[in-house]
Amino acid sequence: MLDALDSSFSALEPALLEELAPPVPAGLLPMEARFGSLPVQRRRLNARRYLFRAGQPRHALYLVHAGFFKTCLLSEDGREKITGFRMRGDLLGLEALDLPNYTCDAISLDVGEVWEIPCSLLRAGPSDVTEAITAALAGEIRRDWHWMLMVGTLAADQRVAAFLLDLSTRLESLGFSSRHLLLRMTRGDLANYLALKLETVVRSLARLQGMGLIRVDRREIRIEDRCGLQRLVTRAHAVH
Amino acid sequence: MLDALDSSFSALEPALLEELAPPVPAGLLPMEARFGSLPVQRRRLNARRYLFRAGQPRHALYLVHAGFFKTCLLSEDGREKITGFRMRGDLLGLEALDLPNYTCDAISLDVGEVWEIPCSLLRAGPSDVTEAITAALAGEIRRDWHWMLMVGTLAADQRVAAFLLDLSTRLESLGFSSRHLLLRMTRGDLANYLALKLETVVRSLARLQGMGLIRVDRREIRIEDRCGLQRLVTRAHAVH
DNA sequence: CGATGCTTTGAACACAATCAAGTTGCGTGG
DNA sequence: CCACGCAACTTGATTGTGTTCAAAGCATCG
Repeated sequence: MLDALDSSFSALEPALLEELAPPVPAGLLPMEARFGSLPVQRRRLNARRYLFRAGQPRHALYLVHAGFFKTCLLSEDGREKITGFRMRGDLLGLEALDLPNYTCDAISLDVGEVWEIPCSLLRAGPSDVTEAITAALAGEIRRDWHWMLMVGTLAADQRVAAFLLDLSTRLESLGFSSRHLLLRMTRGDLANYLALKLETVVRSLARLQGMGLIRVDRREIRIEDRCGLQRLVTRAHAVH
Repeated sequence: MLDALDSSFSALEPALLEELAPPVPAGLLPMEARFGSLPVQRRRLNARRYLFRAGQPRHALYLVHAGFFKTCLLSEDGREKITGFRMRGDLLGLEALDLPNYTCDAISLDVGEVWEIPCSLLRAGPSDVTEAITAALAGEIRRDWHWMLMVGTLAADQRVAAFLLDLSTRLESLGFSSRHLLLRMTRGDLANYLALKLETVVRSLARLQGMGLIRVDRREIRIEDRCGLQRLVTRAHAVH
C-alpha cells in the first residue's frame, strides 16, 4: 500500500538515471529545451512515491525527465481510476492549471526525476511557454478522447493490443526499443487503466501470446508481430 | 444520416432561441461576458448540422450560446465515439487549439447559436482571455477524467443515473429546471457516450423508473428522487 | 528461509450484448 | 385527412464475454 507521502530526495546513481532517460533521437525533448535553460528545480523520487496528491495546494507543474508515473483519480466512495501513465516529456499537474489545488494523485512507478516548473514562470513566461502549455493541454484532451474511443468500442484483447502498440510508439519516440517493452505497472494497474479486471488482462496477454503476436515474460513484452496486433485492433467487430 | 455539410444560416424565431438560452442565474455567462463585447460573429444552425468536421482547417473556436451539440471521434476503421455533449457556455474546437485542423466533428442536436471566436483574437487577446481558455482546457480534461472514472467503475444503471445527475446539474446552472430534463440526443447517442448498447440504455431507464427514481416519457425525464439516484451511483459495488 | 506482493489458472456465474420482432411517433405525400 | 414510410424506441429470448471467487505458483526481499 502507498500510504506514505514521501517527496524526499533520494540518492540515485547517475548511471541509473541515464538508462531511464536515454538520448532521444532529436536530443533534448522540446519541453526540456524550453525549460532546461530556466532555473527549474530538479527532484528525484524513488519508486511508489506520491509526487503530489489530490487536494494539495498546487504551486508548480512537473515535467517528467526520467522514470514513469501514473496519475490517479479517487472518488469519495472509494472508486479508483488511473487516468494515464506518464513518461519523459509529459507534464504533471496540467488538469489543475486553473485551480489552487491538484485534483489527482501523481505516483512514481520507479525511480525518476521531475523538473519543477513554478507557477510564476508560467504566468510571466514568454508566449512560447504559454503556447507549449496550451499544446500540452490540448494534447491531453486528444489522448483522453482516444482512450474513450478505445474503451467504448474495443473488446478486451483489442484494448490490451492497442495499449501495447501505443506504449511501443511512445517509447520509440523517446529512444527506447519499440520491440521490447518493459511494463512499469502491475497487471492490476493495467487493468484499471483499460477498464478491465486483473485476471482479464492476464488472460488477454496469454491469448495474444498464443496467437504469436507477442511474447510475455513477467513484465517484459516482446512484440513479435506488430502488423498482426494492428490488424487485431482495427478489424474491430465493434465488439463490446 | 448526416452527410450534408451545411453551415448556412437559418431563420430562427427569436422567441425560440430565447427559450433555448434562458436568463441564467448570474445573467451573462462568464465566457459570454468576456467575448460579448468583442466583434464575434454569431452563427445559427438547424438541427443535425455539422458545425465543423475532423480534418477541416481550423480558423476559429466556437462558444455555444444556445442549443446543444455533440462532439464525435471517428476512427479510420469506422468506430465512432461521442466525446461529449456541449451546451451554452461550452467551447467547441478546444482540443485542436495547437493544430491547424479540427480533430473531431461537432454536430448540432437542435437549433442553436454559436459565437465564432477567431484565432487572431485568442493570440493577441488580453491575458484574461488566455486564462479563460486555459481554464476551459483544464476543465475539459477533468470532465474527461471523470468520464473515465465513471465508465471504468460503474455498471450500466449507475452510468445512466450518473449521466442524468450530471446533466441535471449542468442544466440547473444554466437556469433550466433541474427536475425536468429534455434529452436532446437519441438513445443511441446516449449509449455511445456511456459505452453501452442502445437496448441497455433503454432497459436501464426502465429499471430506474421501476425503482421510482425517475419518470420517463420519450425524451422527457423527470427526476423523482435525486438522493436515490445519488445513492445508487455512490454505493457502488465497484461492479463491472 | 518464511513472508509478502504480484501473477497465473480454473470453474461458475452474471451482466450486458446480440438477435429478432414489434411498437410508437413523426414527417411526407397522396 | 389518412396512408405511408422511416427512424427511434421498446421488449423478449438467448448468448457470450468478462467478472467473480478460489486456490495455487512464483518471484523478491527482509
